[in-house]
Amino acid sequence: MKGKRSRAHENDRDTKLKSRGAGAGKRKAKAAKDPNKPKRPPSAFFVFMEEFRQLFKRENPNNKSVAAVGKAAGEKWKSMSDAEKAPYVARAESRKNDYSNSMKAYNKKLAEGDNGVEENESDKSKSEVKDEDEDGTEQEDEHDD
DNA sequence: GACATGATTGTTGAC
DNA sequence: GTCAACAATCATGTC
Repeated sequence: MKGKRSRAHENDRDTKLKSRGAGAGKRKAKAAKDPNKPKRPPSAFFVFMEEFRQLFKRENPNNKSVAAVGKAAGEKWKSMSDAEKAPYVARAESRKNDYSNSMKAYNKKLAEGDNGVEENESDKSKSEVKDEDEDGTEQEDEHDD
C-alpha cells in the first residue's frame, strides 16, 4: 500500500514540489514539459473518489480539507469489496483505453515533429481519438471483460 | 495574485 | 523488476 508512497514520502515535499509543479491538476505548472501530452487516466480509486468527494461534501459540508476526503476515501476504498469496486474499475479501464489512443496520437505527433514537422500544437489528434466521453457511459464498448 | 500544501490509491512510464 | 511521478480536489497559507 503505502510502500511506494513511503519512499516518496521521504522526500514528500520535494516530490510534491515536482509533482505539483510538473502540472498536477489546475496548478498546471509553469513548467509543464509536455503540455500536449495526454494526462494520465484516473485509476479506479480516482474514479471512485470523484463520486466519493460529492458524497463526502454532502455529509461533511463543513469539511474543507481535501486531505480528509482523501483519507476517508482511502479507508472506504479498502473496506469495499471487489464487486463494489467493479464499476469503478470498468470505468477506469475505459479511461485507459482512451489514454492509450491519446498516447498513440501523441507519440505519433512526436515522431512527426521529430522529422521536422512542426505541428501547431493543435490537439486535434487527441480530439480525434478522444471523443470527450466524460460521462463514461460507453465504457462497456471497450470493456469486454 | 499566484502557487504550494494537505491525503489518498492506482497506474503508468522510465530505467 | 523496481521505483518515481502523476492523476483530482480545493480551502488555506505563504510569499
